[in-house]
Amino acid sequence: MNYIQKGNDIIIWQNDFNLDETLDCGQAFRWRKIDSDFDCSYTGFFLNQPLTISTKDGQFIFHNTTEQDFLNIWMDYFDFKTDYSEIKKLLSRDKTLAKACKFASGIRLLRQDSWEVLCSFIISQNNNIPRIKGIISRLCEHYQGFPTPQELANENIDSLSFLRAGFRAKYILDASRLVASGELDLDKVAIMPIDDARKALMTIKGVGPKVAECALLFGMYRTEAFPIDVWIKRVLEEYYPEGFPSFAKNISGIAQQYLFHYIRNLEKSTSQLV
DNA sequence: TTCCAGGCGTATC
DNA sequence: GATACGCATGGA
Repeated sequence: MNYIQKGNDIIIWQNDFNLDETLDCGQAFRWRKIDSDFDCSYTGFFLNQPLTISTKDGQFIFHNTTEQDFLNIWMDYFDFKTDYSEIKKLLSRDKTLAKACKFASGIRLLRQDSWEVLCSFIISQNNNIPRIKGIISRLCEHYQGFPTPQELANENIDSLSFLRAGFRAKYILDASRLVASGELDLDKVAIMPIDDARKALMTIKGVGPKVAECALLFGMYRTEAFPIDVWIKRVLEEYYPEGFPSFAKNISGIAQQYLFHYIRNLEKSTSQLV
Protein backbone atom coordinates (compact mmCIF):
# COMPACT_ATOMS: atom_id res chain seq x y z
CA MET A 1 0.00 0.00 0.00
CA ASN A 2 1.48 3.29 -1.13
CA TYR A 3 0.35 6.32 0.84
CA ILE A 4 1.70 9.74 1.67
CA GLN A 5 0.95 12.17 4.44
CA LYS A 6 0.12 15.67 3.31
CA GLY A 7 -0.76 18.08 6.07
CA ASN A 8 -3.57 16.46 8.02
CA ASP A 9 -4.49 14.17 5.16
CA ILE A 10 -3.48 10.75 3.92
CA ILE A 11 -3.34 10.31 0.18
CA ILE A 12 -3.38 6.98 -1.61
CA TRP A 13 -3.48 5.59 -5.12
CA GLN A 14 -5.78 2.60 -5.14
CA ASN A 15 -6.95 0.42 -8.00
CA ASP A 16 -10.36 -1.23 -8.08
CA PHE A 17 -11.93 1.45 -5.90
CA ASN A 18 -14.79 3.81 -6.66
CA LEU A 19 -16.51 5.82 -3.94
CA ASP A 20 -19.99 5.81 -5.46
CA GLU A 21 -19.87 2.12 -6.25
CA THR A 22 -18.55 1.15 -2.82
CA LEU A 23 -20.29 3.59 -0.47
CA ASP A 24 -23.62 4.03 -2.22
CA CYS A 25 -24.45 0.51 -3.37
CA GLY A 26 -26.68 -0.62 -0.54
CA GLN A 27 -24.12 -2.35 1.67
CA ALA A 28 -23.70 0.60 4.07
CA PHE A 29 -26.20 3.29 5.05
CA ARG A 30 -24.22 5.92 6.96
CA TRP A 31 -22.23 7.44 4.09
CA ARG A 32 -23.43 10.68 2.61
CA LYS A 33 -22.24 12.31 -0.58
CA ILE A 34 -21.17 15.91 0.00
CA ASP A 35 -20.39 18.88 -2.21
CA SER A 36 -16.71 19.64 -2.58
CA ASP A 37 -14.05 20.86 -4.98
CA PHE A 38 -12.99 17.25 -5.53
CA ASP A 39 -14.42 14.88 -8.13
CA CYS A 40 -16.40 13.15 -5.42
CA SER A 41 -16.57 13.29 -1.62
CA TYR A 42 -18.30 11.24 1.05
CA THR A 43 -18.57 11.63 4.78
CA GLY A 44 -19.50 8.84 7.16
CA PHE A 45 -18.43 6.52 9.94
CA PHE A 46 -16.95 3.22 10.89
CA LEU A 47 -18.44 2.59 14.33
CA ASN A 48 -18.16 6.07 15.77
CA GLN A 49 -15.00 7.01 13.96
CA PRO A 50 -15.81 9.75 11.43
CA LEU A 51 -14.21 10.11 8.03
CA THR A 52 -14.45 12.39 5.04
CA ILE A 53 -12.94 10.84 1.94
CA SER A 54 -12.52 12.40 -1.49
CA THR A 55 -11.20 11.43 -4.85
CA LYS A 56 -9.59 13.51 -7.58
CA ASP A 57 -7.45 12.55 -10.56
CA GLY A 58 -7.11 8.96 -9.40
CA GLN A 59 -6.07 9.88 -5.88
CA PHE A 60 -8.04 9.16 -2.73
CA ILE A 61 -7.76 11.67 0.08
CA PHE A 62 -8.52 10.71 3.68
CA HIS A 63 -9.17 14.09 5.28
CA ASN A 64 -7.98 14.83 8.81
CA THR A 65 -6.69 11.32 9.22
CA THR A 66 -3.59 10.24 11.09
CA GLU A 67 -1.27 7.63 9.67
CA GLN A 68 -2.17 5.48 12.65
CA ASP A 69 -5.93 5.66 12.03
CA PHE A 70 -5.41 5.05 8.34
CA LEU A 71 -3.37 1.91 8.96
CA ASN A 72 -5.38 0.62 11.93
CA ILE A 73 -8.92 1.45 10.85
CA TRP A 74 -9.42 2.45 7.23
CA MET A 75 -7.03 0.00 5.55
CA ASP A 76 -9.11 -2.76 7.03
CA TYR A 77 -12.52 -1.14 6.63
CA PHE A 78 -12.05 -0.56 2.90
CA ASP A 79 -10.52 -4.02 2.51
CA PHE A 80 -7.40 -2.59 0.87
CA LYS A 81 -5.42 -5.72 1.69
CA THR A 82 -7.58 -7.74 -0.69
CA ASP A 83 -6.65 -7.79 -4.36
CA TYR A 84 -9.91 -7.16 -6.22
CA SER A 85 -8.16 -7.48 -9.58
CA GLU A 86 -7.56 -11.13 -8.74
CA ILE A 87 -11.15 -11.57 -7.62
CA LYS A 88 -12.51 -10.03 -10.80
CA LYS A 89 -10.13 -12.08 -12.90
CA LEU A 90 -11.40 -15.25 -11.28
CA LEU A 91 -15.08 -14.28 -11.52
CA SER A 92 -14.68 -13.24 -15.14
CA ARG A 93 -14.39 -16.87 -16.18
CA ASP A 94 -18.17 -16.53 -16.31
CA LYS A 95 -19.52 -14.37 -19.13
CA THR A 96 -22.19 -12.50 -17.21
CA LEU A 97 -19.91 -11.91 -14.24
CA ALA A 98 -17.23 -10.63 -16.59
CA LYS A 99 -19.64 -7.94 -17.77
CA ALA A 100 -20.77 -7.14 -14.24
CA CYS A 101 -17.18 -6.83 -12.96
CA LYS A 102 -16.35 -4.51 -15.82
CA PHE A 103 -19.50 -2.47 -15.31
CA ALA A 104 -18.85 -1.64 -11.64
CA SER A 105 -15.17 -2.34 -11.33
CA GLY A 106 -14.70 -0.20 -8.22
CA ILE A 107 -16.91 -2.11 -5.81
CA ARG A 108 -15.21 -3.29 -2.63
CA LEU A 109 -16.77 -5.27 0.20
CA LEU A 110 -16.56 -3.10 3.30
CA ARG A 111 -15.52 -4.74 6.57
CA GLN A 112 -18.26 -3.25 8.69
CA ASP A 113 -19.31 -3.76 12.29
CA SER A 114 -21.48 -6.85 12.73
CA TRP A 115 -23.95 -5.33 15.18
CA GLU A 116 -24.50 -2.20 13.12
CA VAL A 117 -25.01 -4.24 9.94
CA LEU A 118 -27.42 -6.64 11.63
CA CYS A 119 -29.54 -3.73 12.89
CA SER A 120 -29.35 -1.92 9.59
CA PHE A 121 -30.58 -4.87 7.56
CA ILE A 122 -33.37 -5.60 10.04
CA ILE A 123 -34.45 -2.03 9.30
CA SER A 124 -34.02 -2.61 5.56
CA GLN A 125 -36.79 -5.16 5.22
CA ASN A 126 -39.73 -4.11 3.05
CA ASN A 127 -38.23 -0.64 2.99
CA ASN A 128 -36.51 1.67 0.54
CA ILE A 129 -32.95 2.95 0.79
CA PRO A 130 -33.70 6.65 1.47
CA ARG A 131 -35.99 5.69 4.34
CA ILE A 132 -33.54 3.11 5.69
CA LYS A 133 -30.91 5.85 5.79
CA GLY A 134 -33.37 8.17 7.52
CA ILE A 135 -34.18 5.71 10.30
CA ILE A 136 -30.50 4.90 10.89
CA SER A 137 -29.65 8.58 10.86
CA ARG A 138 -32.28 9.31 13.55
CA LEU A 139 -30.95 6.35 15.53
CA CYS A 140 -27.37 7.63 15.45
CA GLU A 141 -28.37 11.21 16.14
CA HIS A 142 -30.35 10.18 19.19
CA TYR A 143 -27.52 8.16 20.72
CA GLN A 144 -24.74 10.37 19.34
CA GLY A 145 -23.34 7.42 17.44
CA PHE A 146 -24.58 3.97 16.61
CA PRO A 147 -26.20 2.60 19.79
CA THR A 148 -24.84 -0.49 21.52
CA PRO A 149 -27.08 -3.53 22.01
CA GLN A 150 -27.17 -2.63 25.72
CA GLU A 151 -28.43 0.88 25.06
CA LEU A 152 -31.19 -0.38 22.77
CA ALA A 153 -32.13 -3.24 25.08
CA ASN A 154 -33.16 -0.63 27.66
CA GLU A 155 -35.72 0.83 25.28
CA ASN A 156 -39.25 -0.25 24.46
CA ILE A 157 -41.61 0.18 21.51
CA ASP A 158 -42.88 3.54 22.77
CA SER A 159 -39.48 4.99 23.59
CA LEU A 160 -38.34 4.05 20.08
CA SER A 161 -41.27 5.75 18.37
CA PHE A 162 -39.00 8.67 17.41
CA LEU A 163 -37.34 6.32 14.91
CA ARG A 164 -40.55 5.92 12.91
CA ALA A 165 -39.28 2.45 12.06
CA GLY A 166 -42.77 0.98 11.97
CA PHE A 167 -43.16 -2.74 12.64
CA ARG A 168 -39.36 -3.15 12.60
CA ALA A 169 -38.92 -1.53 16.03
CA LYS A 170 -39.89 -4.72 17.84
CA TYR A 171 -37.39 -6.67 15.76
CA ILE A 172 -34.58 -4.26 16.66
CA LEU A 173 -35.51 -4.70 20.34
CA ASP A 174 -35.45 -8.48 20.07
CA ALA A 175 -32.02 -8.40 18.44
CA SER A 176 -30.73 -5.98 21.09
CA ARG A 177 -31.94 -8.14 23.95
CA LEU A 178 -30.49 -11.33 22.56
CA VAL A 179 -27.10 -9.73 21.90
CA ALA A 180 -27.00 -7.67 25.09
CA SER A 181 -27.81 -10.69 27.25
CA GLY A 182 -25.05 -12.69 25.62
CA GLU A 183 -27.54 -15.26 24.38
CA LEU A 184 -26.34 -14.44 20.88
CA ASP A 185 -22.62 -13.70 20.50
CA LEU A 186 -22.01 -12.08 17.13
CA ASP A 187 -18.25 -12.66 17.33
CA LYS A 188 -18.93 -16.36 17.69
CA VAL A 189 -21.54 -16.35 14.94
CA ALA A 190 -18.97 -14.75 12.64
CA ILE A 191 -16.73 -17.83 12.79
CA MET A 192 -19.40 -20.55 12.88
CA PRO A 193 -19.95 -22.91 9.96
CA ILE A 194 -22.19 -20.97 7.62
CA ASP A 195 -25.37 -22.97 8.20
CA ASP A 196 -25.02 -22.78 11.99
CA ALA A 197 -24.40 -19.04 11.68
CA ARG A 198 -27.57 -18.64 9.59
CA LYS A 199 -29.63 -20.58 12.12
CA ALA A 200 -28.22 -18.59 15.03
CA LEU A 201 -29.07 -15.25 13.40
CA MET A 202 -32.56 -16.42 12.50
CA THR A 203 -33.38 -16.97 16.16
CA ILE A 204 -33.90 -13.22 16.22
CA LYS A 205 -37.47 -12.17 15.50
CA GLY A 206 -37.51 -10.30 12.21
CA VAL A 207 -34.39 -11.98 10.89
CA GLY A 208 -35.13 -14.33 8.02
CA PRO A 209 -32.93 -15.78 5.29
CA LYS A 210 -32.28 -12.49 3.52
CA VAL A 211 -31.35 -10.40 6.56
CA ALA A 212 -29.21 -13.23 7.96
CA GLU A 213 -27.35 -13.49 4.68
CA CYS A 214 -26.74 -9.72 4.57
CA ALA A 215 -25.49 -9.71 8.16
CA LEU A 216 -23.06 -12.50 7.29
CA LEU A 217 -21.80 -10.93 4.09
CA PHE A 218 -21.68 -7.24 5.00
CA GLY A 219 -21.14 -7.46 8.76
CA MET A 220 -18.96 -10.54 9.13
CA TYR A 221 -17.11 -10.66 5.82
CA ARG A 222 -18.48 -14.10 5.07
CA THR A 223 -17.91 -13.88 1.34
CA GLU A 224 -19.66 -17.20 0.71
CA ALA A 225 -22.96 -15.71 1.94
CA PHE A 226 -25.30 -14.94 -0.94
CA PRO A 227 -28.29 -12.66 -0.24
CA ILE A 228 -31.10 -13.26 -2.71
CA ASP A 229 -33.50 -10.37 -3.26
CA VAL A 230 -35.83 -9.70 -6.20
CA TRP A 231 -32.95 -8.38 -8.33
CA ILE A 232 -30.64 -11.32 -7.76
CA LYS A 233 -33.53 -13.71 -8.20
CA ARG A 234 -34.03 -12.21 -11.64
CA VAL A 235 -30.32 -12.60 -12.46
CA LEU A 236 -30.39 -16.24 -11.38
CA GLU A 237 -33.47 -17.02 -13.47
CA GLU A 238 -32.21 -15.18 -16.52
CA TYR A 239 -28.51 -16.06 -16.58
CA TYR A 240 -28.03 -19.07 -14.31
CA PRO A 241 -30.90 -21.49 -14.84
CA GLU A 242 -28.40 -24.33 -14.29
CA GLY A 243 -27.24 -22.84 -11.00
CA PHE A 244 -24.59 -20.37 -9.96
CA PRO A 245 -21.05 -21.35 -11.08
CA SER A 246 -19.39 -23.46 -8.40
CA PHE A 247 -15.92 -22.03 -8.99
CA ALA A 248 -17.20 -18.78 -7.44
CA LYS A 249 -18.69 -20.46 -4.38
CA ASN A 250 -16.40 -19.11 -1.68
CA ILE A 251 -16.67 -15.55 -2.98
CA SER A 252 -20.22 -15.68 -4.31
CA GLY A 253 -21.15 -12.79 -2.01
CA ILE A 254 -18.69 -10.51 -3.75
CA ALA A 255 -19.98 -11.74 -7.11
CA GLN A 256 -23.45 -10.90 -5.86
CA GLN A 257 -22.41 -7.29 -5.29
CA TYR A 258 -21.20 -6.87 -8.86
CA LEU A 259 -24.34 -8.54 -10.22
CA PHE A 260 -26.67 -6.49 -8.02
CA HIS A 261 -25.16 -3.24 -9.22
CA TYR A 262 -25.06 -4.42 -12.83
CA ILE A 263 -28.65 -5.61 -13.09
CA ARG A 264 -30.14 -2.61 -11.31
CA ASN A 265 -28.37 -0.10 -13.51
CA LEU A 266 -28.94 -2.14 -16.64
CA GLU A 267 -32.66 -2.03 -15.96
CA LYS A 268 -32.53 1.66 -15.17
CA SER A 269 -30.90 2.48 -18.50
CA THR A 270 -32.65 0.04 -20.83
CA SER A 271 -35.67 -1.06 -18.77
CA GLN A 272 -35.11 -4.60 -20.00
CA LEU A 273 -32.49 -7.30 -19.85
CA VAL A 274 -29.95 -7.34 -22.63
C1' DT B 1 -53.64 9.29 -5.19
C1' DT B 2 -51.71 4.85 -5.41
C1' DC B 3 -47.90 1.88 -5.55
C1' DC B 4 -44.13 -0.17 -3.48
C1' DA B 5 -39.74 -0.84 -1.01
C1' DG B 6 -32.41 -5.16 -0.57
C1' DG B 7 -38.77 -9.40 4.03
C1' DC B 8 -40.72 -11.64 7.68
C1' DG B 9 -44.28 -13.65 10.90
C1' DT B 10 -48.46 -15.88 11.01
C1' DA B 11 -52.43 -18.40 9.49
C1' DT B 12 -54.05 -21.87 6.61
C1' DC B 13 -53.98 -25.71 3.78
C1' DG C 1 -43.57 -27.08 2.62
C1' DA C 2 -46.02 -24.02 0.01
C1' DT C 3 -48.70 -20.01 -0.52
C1' DA C 4 -51.31 -15.71 0.82
C1' DC C 5 -51.61 -11.78 3.47
C1' DG C 6 -50.76 -7.93 6.71
C1' DC C 7 -47.45 -4.94 8.33
C1' DA C 8 -45.70 1.04 9.55
C1' DT C 9 -43.96 4.51 7.03
C1' DG C 10 -42.99 7.69 3.54
C1' DG C 11 -40.55 8.25 -1.17
C1' DA C 12 -41.79 8.50 -5.96
